[in-house]
Amino acid sequence: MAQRVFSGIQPTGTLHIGNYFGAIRNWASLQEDHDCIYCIVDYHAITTEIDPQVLRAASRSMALDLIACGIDPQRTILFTQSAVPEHAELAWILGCVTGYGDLARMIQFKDKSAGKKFISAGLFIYPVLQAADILLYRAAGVPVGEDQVQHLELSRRIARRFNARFGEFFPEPEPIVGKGARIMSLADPTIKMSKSAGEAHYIGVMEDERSIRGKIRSAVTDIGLEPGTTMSPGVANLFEVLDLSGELLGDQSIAAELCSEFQSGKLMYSHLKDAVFESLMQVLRPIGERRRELETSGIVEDILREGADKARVIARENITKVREMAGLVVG
RNA sequence: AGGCCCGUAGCUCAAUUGGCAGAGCAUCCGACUCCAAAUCGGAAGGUUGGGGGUUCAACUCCUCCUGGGCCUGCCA
Repeated sequence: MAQRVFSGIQPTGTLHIGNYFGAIRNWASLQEDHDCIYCIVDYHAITTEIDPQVLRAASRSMALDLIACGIDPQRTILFTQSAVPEHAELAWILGCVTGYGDLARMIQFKDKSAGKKFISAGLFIYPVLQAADILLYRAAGVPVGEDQVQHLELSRRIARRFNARFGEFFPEPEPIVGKGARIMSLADPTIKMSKSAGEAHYIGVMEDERSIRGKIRSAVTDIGLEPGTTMSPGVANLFEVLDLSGELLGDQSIAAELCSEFQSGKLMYSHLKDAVFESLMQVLRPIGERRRELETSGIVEDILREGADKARVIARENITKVREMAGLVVG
């Protein structure tokens, strides 16, 4: 049997190209030779305040985006986290073998809670739920970005502690490091692309062309460099997008050409931006089309229901074993 | 369970004795620029947490609600 892989993404409403190149594209290719379980993590989404109607719409929308981006429900289990409440139960149990100090050390918690008026206990416990997500399926591998490495390490630690206390059950999940694409914000190339930084910082996978063109045009570059100098972060980021798009399209000649222009100091950034736009749109257009077809076909609900059914079978089996081991009532 | 403090633009905060709700940063548009940045010019942004009351007039005073912070107490 193929190695089982688990990963989750928060329902943020829409994917941006950082999500796509950094994670989802890898999710899609892992389907070739792995047994994949991908989850829209709505329990995670409520760690910070979010309107219930917005959340529900965002979860559905994320499912559409993922399928449009190549997640194949025929081969892969795709579902919404809260449809399998065993995630929450396991999180509780694992929370009891997790050190307070371990959680207090999590960088993401420190970042996300800094300056917040209300910090939920859920936000603090977030990494435990994440561990539960993975361990509930006894996944062997987890595709992660750099920023999630610390959380995965905690998951391994939690698995180890559970095993030591109750008996060997959970495999320690291994990180699967993708191509390492880390797309930066257009407006501030020193930070990772994200929606929360603001409109000008990201490009939505489903965004309309005019808007994308505008954002690429106003992307930060630099004040003009001497030939042979290393690229500024903004320019390097644009090249990254161009490279990745070219790779998917099977044509990297434009990237190579512009790169040599850069080296000789002749590159016009407006040309680079035009090229980035054209290549990127070639990647995004078919995705958008697929997404529109899916939307009208109205089969997402069925896909998610079937996915949840399949996930639940595995989850129930494992949680039953965990209950047994922990001395809890087995119903 | 009791006590104290707080809530004003996306963020940080102003607003005299109760007298026209403002600034900085962020945002958006324009100029400049190969494109951006920086700079300059302009614009938008508000049920002052919510309801009720006093008053000619309430961000300001009273009252209830809600949310947040802190202190004390109790406890499966």
